[in-house]
This record gives sequence, structure tokens and C-alpha cells, in this order.
Amino acid sequence: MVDGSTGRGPGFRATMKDVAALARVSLKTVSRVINDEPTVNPELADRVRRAASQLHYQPNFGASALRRRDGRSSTIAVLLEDLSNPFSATIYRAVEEMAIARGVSVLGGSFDEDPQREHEITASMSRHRVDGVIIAPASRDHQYLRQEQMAGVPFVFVDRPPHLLDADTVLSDSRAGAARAVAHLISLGHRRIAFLGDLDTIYTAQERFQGYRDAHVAAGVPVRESDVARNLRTIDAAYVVVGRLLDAPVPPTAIFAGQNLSTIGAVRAIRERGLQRRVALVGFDDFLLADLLEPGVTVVAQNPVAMGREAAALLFARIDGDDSPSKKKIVETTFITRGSGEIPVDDRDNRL
Amino acid sequence: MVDGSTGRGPGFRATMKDVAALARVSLKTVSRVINDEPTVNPELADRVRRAASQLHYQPNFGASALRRRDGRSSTIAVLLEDLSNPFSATIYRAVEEMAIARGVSVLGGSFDEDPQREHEITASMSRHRVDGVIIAPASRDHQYLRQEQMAGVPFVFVDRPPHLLDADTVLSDSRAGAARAVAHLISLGHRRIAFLGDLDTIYTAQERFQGYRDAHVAAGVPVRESDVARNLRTIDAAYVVVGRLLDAPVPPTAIFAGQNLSTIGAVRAIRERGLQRRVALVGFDDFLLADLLEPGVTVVAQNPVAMGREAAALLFARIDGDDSPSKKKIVETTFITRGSGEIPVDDRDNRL
DNA sequence: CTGAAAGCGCTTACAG
DNA sequence: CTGAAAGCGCTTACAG
Repeated sequence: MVDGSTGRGPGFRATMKDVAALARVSLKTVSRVINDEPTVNPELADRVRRAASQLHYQPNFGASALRRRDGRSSTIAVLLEDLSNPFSATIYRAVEEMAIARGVSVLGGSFDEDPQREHEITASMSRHRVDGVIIAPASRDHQYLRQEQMAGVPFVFVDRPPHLLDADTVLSDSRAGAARAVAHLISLGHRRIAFLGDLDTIYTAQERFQGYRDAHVAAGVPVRESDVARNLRTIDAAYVVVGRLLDAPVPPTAIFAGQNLSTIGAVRAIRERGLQRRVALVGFDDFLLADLLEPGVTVVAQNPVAMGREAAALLFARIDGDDSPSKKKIVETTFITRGSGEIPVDDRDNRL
Repeated sequence: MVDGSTGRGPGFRATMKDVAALARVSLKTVSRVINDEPTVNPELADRVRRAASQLHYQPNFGASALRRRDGRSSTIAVLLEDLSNPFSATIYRAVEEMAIARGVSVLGGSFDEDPQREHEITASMSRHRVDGVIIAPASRDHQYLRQEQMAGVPFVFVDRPPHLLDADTVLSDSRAGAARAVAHLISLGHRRIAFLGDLDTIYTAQERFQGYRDAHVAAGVPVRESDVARNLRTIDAAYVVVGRLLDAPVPPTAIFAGQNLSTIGAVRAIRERGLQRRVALVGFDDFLLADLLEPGVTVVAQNPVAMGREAAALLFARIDGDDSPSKKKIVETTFITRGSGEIPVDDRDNRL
């Protein structure tokens, strides 16, 4: 079967057995060399390495994991809202960097705020026997992950906390960040500040609204329900709602947008009406080119690189055996003023 | 061993054997039910399903692949330049959608233009025995993938073609798209059009430069080497180079930027000098907010969704057994005028 | 329609 | 330091 040559025709893939035969050693010796066990005669090891290289041998992770004590697949899952959104993509990349340094591969998944899809993808990850999962859940009840956790798979929640499940968590300080931004607008005289919120089911949308309220309460400014828009997911949805608000008889004088897409929708609606120097705007989550718009867009910037790194560090610590109580990390936000948020109220507009 | 209850203490994970014992059938019958083989007594099948559900059984893909004839891991790899770049991320998402519809999971990887990293990641994918690979290579010689191909793993090249390897390919029509954009600038009277190119080693950078040259040749306008900048990877690099060009005694009157980051760098440098209504700019590859800048940025838009879908379709066809000769698909670009590219030459500037 | 035996490519546990 | 046997969780190939 072993002919000593390299070409074996289509479909051929060398196994340890083939390497062993070519190197004239036992299977077990090949296994020792491949796994860098030290107790191998250098000459034999060399023969094995040459044979492996000649046959283009690549060990089979799946087979190895099957028999291994720890059952490690050398794979983790990173399951986020939408990998094509810059926030998710940046977290993914930060995790990828730490994974690659450990020789671990990353299975990526996007939930698109669909709990059903979350259930399907996590089940699939279970069938792949991933070594751990970093997840920004779309669902609100995470008890179903309990079984997987009990089977020894660590979970780290990122951007959104677990519900009815105990697990490590990495969050932005959404509430404080939002409160600071809104307090800034209030300090410039604004009393009618519109709120653009994402889906009500999303933790961060709730937190950012709480921050918006906190700032109002602290300043003794009432929140007007008609200035609060929720369940805005897309640029277009925010664009339409902001247009409607601005066209009202007594429009808000400032806007606080709860995420990057709604900020962009707000910019479009404001610009279309030529109000970019009249209506103040602050967005949550930074975005590329925010500084090149006119005026530059003031934002509460998150730190997705730090979030991804932190989540990966927690996950790998668990994979390495850390069984301490679950941890919760808060990543600070940064308030970046660029102009759009520094427009004071125009007294002509402040009719309440 | 089987106690009929659900809780088994930490570390427990049900196997087919456990399910078989609980359902009082043989292992093989469980296997038949899990794999939806039709020849199972409905009553037995029901017992198996109930037992599987009670034990939270999830089949082990790795073990199944090991014994299976086809050896399928239900995993593909999508290896691109940088998953946090919108172009790569959009391709990734398009592939993910098609993969999820087939119950296939996606291992993602970013090469960052590092051939060494490409070698490591592709080797890792081989060890995971992925069923197929979609790749935008960083290296220039792809013979090393021959072994993997011969072992039956299909490769689809996206954005960049294979060198010294025969494989399916999906490309943008970079050369024609670039030529059209530059011809547009020439038609507006520009004779000094700077070119901002990515790394010379990158196929698309070469093609876009060829398109830039084609348009010059067709119009009988000479290309000035001093207007050609290469190996620009980042926003900052483009920003610095464009600044230098604009500050020269006789600056170019227009700029053609070869990718989205260099376009953004060019915008920064132009704006900083207040030249956004004087210097024309066209970019290759569209980007979010290009229409909200002032003036809006004219671009040659690619279609990464179509590219990802096409690549996935080709890959899954191969996985399903298509062994026809390799295919090459060209995805058209779209020229989108928004203002920055429609600035005619100012006669005062056209000193040659 | 159902099941007992063998084997996928590896590692474990053991013997020499 | 080296190797033969058993077994990980499944599917295949076969017998009933």
C-alpha cells in the first residue's frame, strides 16, 4: 500500500498508519512525534517527520478529539448579532487574534435578532463539540444552554447578559454612557431630546433608555413619551421616524440615537432638511467617517476590541480549567465631541 | 448507568449508546432515527426520539464524519483578507446565509495580507477536515493547496484568482471598472489624475492600475509616474500621500483611489485643505456614508453580496459532486456618481 | 424492519 | 524509549 512516493491519486489522504509504515515505526510512535511528546529517539522522530512531510500528513483533529481525554475540538464559536455590522465584526476579529495564538479555530455565526436562529446555531455548535462559546444572544431566556454548560462547555456573554443562566459576561457601560450624553445635551439647554431605541427586547436598548431617563430625572426635565421612538433597527426606520419628528409642529431640538445605524438614519433626515446646524445629535457607538461629516457626529464610543479581548480571555481561562464563580466585566465607553452634539438650543425652538 | 432521569451531574453528555439503552433498542436503530432513515417502525422511532430529547442528545458530528463514507464534517472555511473590513464581512455574511440553509457551519479566518498566516490557517482548516474552502489569498503561489484539492477538498477563489492552481474563481471586474472611472475624470478635462494603489502584490491593485492606464492610453493622455502611489494599505497612509501630492507645486487635479480605505484617507487630506470642491475624487469600492459627505463621493461599487453568493453556490455544487472544469465568474461593478467625481478641471489648475 | 460485529483515525492504558 | 491492544462515538456492511 505504501509505495514511498508522494502522489497517490485523487482522494488520497495520509493517515498516521501510512506515516508509520513509511517511517517503519509503530502508529504510537508517530502519535508521540505529532504530539511533541519528548520521549522519542531523535533519529526515529526525524524519520517520522520526514515521512509525514513526504505524505503531506495532516493530523485529523476530529479523530484525535474523539479519543482524547479532554475531547477538545480546538474550535470555539463566536455568535453575534450580525458579523457584517462593524461592532460585531470588530469583536469577532479581536477574538480571532487570541484564538489563532492558541491554535484554535473560530466558527462564526450571526443571529440577526432571531431567537429561533439562535437555537439552531447553538445546537449546531453543540454537535460540533466546540470547546467554548462567546455569545451575544438574541433570545431572552438562556436556560436552554444549561445542558451544554453542564457538559463542560463554557459560555461568555458579550454585549448582553445571560438571563436565567450563570455565565461570564462582558458588557459596555450603556446606561452611564447614555446618561452622560443626554446630560450633555441638557446642559446645552435642550429640553426636548428625542430618543431613538433599538428593539425593546434588546438589553442594551433598555439600558440606553434608562440612561436617557436617568439624565432627565437628575436634571428635573420631564421625558415626553412622544419624543421616544423604539424598535428602530435600520437606517431607514430611523430616517423615517426622525423625519416625522422634525416635521412636527413643535419638533425636538436634539436627538439621542441608541445605536450606529439609527444615528446614520438621523443624520440623513436632519441633513435633508438642512437642520444640521440647528438640531443637536449624539449617537451611541462610534462609526467610521463620523468625524468627516459636517458637523462631525458626537458619539458615545464603545470599545469592541477590548470587549472581544476580554471575552476571549475569560473563555480561554475557563477552557484551561478556571472554575471560579462567574465574572462580570464592564468596559467603559468614551464620550467623543465632534460638533453635532455641541449645538446649543436655539431659543426660538425651545417652546414647550 | 442509565437511570431514566435527565440530570447526570457535571460533565455528562449522552451518546447514542445512552439513548439506545433508554429507548430499549439497539445502537443502530438510534442511528437510523437520527439520520432520518425511513425504514424504522414508527413506534420505535418515537421511543428513540423521546429518549434522545430526554437526554438532550446531540449527535457528535466529528465521530459521525470519521466513520462516514463521504467523511463530511458539515463545515466550510471562509478565509478572507480581514473580516472586520466591510467588503470581507459582507462576503462572509452572504456565504453564511447559504451555508446555514444547508446545515453547514462556517470557520472564518483573516489573513491580513500575510502569506505566512495564510499557510497556517489553511493547514489548520485541513486538520479540521473542512468540506470546502472559499479563499481570498494573501500569497501569490497556491500550489501548496494542490494536496488538499487532490484529497477532495474544493476551493473557490474570491476577489483574487489562483496562481499555479486550477480552481473556481469569482472576481469583480476591477480593470473595466477602474477604466470607466478614470475615463470619466478625463472626460471632465482632468489630465493629472493621481492613482492610489494597494500593495503591488495584490491582484486587484494591479488590475485597477491597469484600468487606470487603459483609460489614459485610450484618451492619449500620458501617465505621470509621480502621480502614481502604490502600496497604500491604510487610511493614514493614503492621507499622508495625498497630502503630499496636494501640497506639491503643481498638484494633480483629480484622484482615483484604489480601495475604500485609501478613498477615506484621500477625503481627509482633501477636506483638511478645503479642496473638496476643487479636486475631483473617485474611489473603488463603495462605503457607508459616502453619500452623506459633502460632496458625496463618486465610486465604482462592487457587489460583495453577489460575490459571496456566487462563491458559495460554486462551492456547494463541488461539494455535491460537480466535477466539471473550473469556472470563472465575473461580477460587474456599478459606477455611482455623487458629486466628488463630477468636479471639472479648473483651468487655472491645468498647468502641465 | 432490526441488530451484532467491524472499523473510521486517533489516544489511552498498559506491557515490555 | 517503543509498541500491541482496546476504545472514543459513530456508520458501514452484513445477517437475520
